[in-house]
Amino acid sequence: MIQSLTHLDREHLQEALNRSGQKVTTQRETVFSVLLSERDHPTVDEVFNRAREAMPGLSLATVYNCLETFVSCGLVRQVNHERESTRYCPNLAPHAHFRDKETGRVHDIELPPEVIKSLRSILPPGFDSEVIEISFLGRAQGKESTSN
Amino acid sequence: MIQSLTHLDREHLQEALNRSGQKVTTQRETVFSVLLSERDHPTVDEVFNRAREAMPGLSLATVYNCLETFVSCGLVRQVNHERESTRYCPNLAPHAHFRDKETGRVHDIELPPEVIKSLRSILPPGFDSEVIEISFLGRAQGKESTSN
DNA sequence: TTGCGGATTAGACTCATTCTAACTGATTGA
DNA sequence: TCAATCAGTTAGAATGAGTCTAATCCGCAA
Ligand SMILES: [Mn+2]
Ligand SMILES: [Mn+2]
Ligand SMILES: [Zn+2]
Ligand SMILES: [Zn+2]
Repeated sequence: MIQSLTHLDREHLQEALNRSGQKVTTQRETVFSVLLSERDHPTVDEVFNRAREAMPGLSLATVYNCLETFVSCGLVRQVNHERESTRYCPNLAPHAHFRDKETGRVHDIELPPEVIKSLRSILPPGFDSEVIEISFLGRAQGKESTSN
Repeated sequence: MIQSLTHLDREHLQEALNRSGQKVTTQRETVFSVLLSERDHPTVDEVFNRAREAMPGLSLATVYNCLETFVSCGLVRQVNHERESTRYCPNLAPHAHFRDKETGRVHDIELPPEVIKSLRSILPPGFDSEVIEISFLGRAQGKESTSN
């Protein structure tokens, strides 16, 4: 079930879109609310199928467009694992991803600042990095996905 | 220029292939020597083009097959960055990858055991990880690629 | 020699993603 | 009120890395 956006989330969306000169549309609200409703790192197709329940006429192209828009205004991160379909994550806190081999589920792993520092410290002089991506592959026992 | 395999590298190849019940072929030797000649994380197409110089009849399908074989016997790692073409790396030491935004070049970054430990330590109880992938995106000044 | 089984090969196919070009609908301002 | 404008949406075509298929090839052992 897709919840509609809370007042705060709607403001967050509006603020980020306005900041990059883009408009709030019902499609964008719907797609964004899908991402917030179940924080399980859905693929484009999963987002599409969930969003269609609330908005039957929505097209796949628009889902691609919305997600690309959100990424470009920093509302959402793309998550890639090997060459599988790209997944989307609305968690803006620094975090790593843990991919469960059995279930395929992707979990957020909080990334403390000191670990980030320790990672930056392995870069030789002359290397300057803006983005660090960390992903674990393994098994997670009996964890349920974090719903919103 | 593709160098042919040293005695040691040929043994390494043979040993790994035999261990998983597969045969040494001239195609596999050629593809493997391409990977060792220039350790710049080439894509399949780059491997194909380099290997064809030494072996003109070689097919793209075989390059895919060889690389898959090497990955499955642990001779080589796949390296993915977002949704770009997969790259291949024969460096078996634990290391992260640094992707230069300007040049697209991929550099190996040594990964000290204590950093690996610090990463594992952020996993909540119940999460058990076999593989950790770390990739940096940024700029590297005036570094040449590591040739062999 | 001959037969077997793994390896190689060309080309067809898949499918996530990108591109294109037509359409929609809100906004503006004459 | 009406028409122009223009970002956004849409269906469907195109792209391209990777996979699959089915026909040879070839080294080895009986
Ligand atoms: Mn990634
Ligand atoms: Mn990767
Ligand atoms: Zn996440
Ligand atoms: Zn590497």
